[in-house]
Amino acid sequence: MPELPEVETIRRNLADKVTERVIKEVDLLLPRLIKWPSPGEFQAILTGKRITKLGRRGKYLLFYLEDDFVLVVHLRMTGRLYFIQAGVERDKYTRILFTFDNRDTLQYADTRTLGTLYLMKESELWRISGLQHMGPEPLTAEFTEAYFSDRLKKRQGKIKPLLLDQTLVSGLGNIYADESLALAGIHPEKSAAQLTGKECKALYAAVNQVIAEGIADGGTSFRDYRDGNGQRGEHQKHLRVYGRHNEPCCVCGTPISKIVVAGRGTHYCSRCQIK
DNA sequence: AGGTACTCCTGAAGGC
DNA sequence: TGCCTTCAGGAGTACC
Repeated sequence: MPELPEVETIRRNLADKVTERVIKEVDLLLPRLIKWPSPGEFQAILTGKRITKLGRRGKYLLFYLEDDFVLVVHLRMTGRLYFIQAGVERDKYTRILFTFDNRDTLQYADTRTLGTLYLMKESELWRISGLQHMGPEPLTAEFTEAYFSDRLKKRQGKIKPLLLDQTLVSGLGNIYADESLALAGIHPEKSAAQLTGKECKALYAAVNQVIAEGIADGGTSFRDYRDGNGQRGEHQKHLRVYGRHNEPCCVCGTPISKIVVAGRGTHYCSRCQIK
């Protein structure tokens, strides 16, 4: 599942290939993925537009266009974005196809079709509530230890689902949430309010570290994720707990446990991560 | 308001 | 082998 490191890897792959390119044609093979505006308007506005910049906010990719428009893409579970040169066959699951002036294409592929695309003026991005209410990003000046600890202190619920709450900190999904808790040595079901100052500090550092490691490795290809060139990431080789059910903990050798927390598969070491 | 449950979706995997 | 059920999970929504 694409989380911040995967989306950032895709952004870096695609940036040089798509900036300054003009979209000549838009094929909507599955129009219902377009959430705003209508599919017809989406197609009409995009056609002939030049891409000026490729940005990212949390797990959203932002294609800035001329005339102050922005094409927003959220990959959700199985979305993929590929740049494919003219003449090369497209992905079996391509749902939206953007063709550039020399027939090169940008393809939005998605097996489970849960992804979402939007097109609007930059001044109207507030319409996307996920963007509007998004919390600070790891590895930025806005994401401070004081902010993080303050927010955690006020919450009674389990820490794991809080790490998935994009209004608290943006970009973490199930993989990096489990990895952050493992690195910090915190049980996923521990109440956030009961974390000690030392634990808050360790978790803050861990969130930044696992996100930085994920980006450095070009993302985690656990199942569906591929980068903008269709390549797998490397970070699945360095995971501490995610997807390692029954395999030995890399610190103490205890078999990794898998439980369900707030409806999400959750991996942790029962010896290193105490409640 | 914070917390929980349900919904969307389809291929892979597991049970019998 | 084949049919059926379950699972994967981001995020919007409904509801208490």
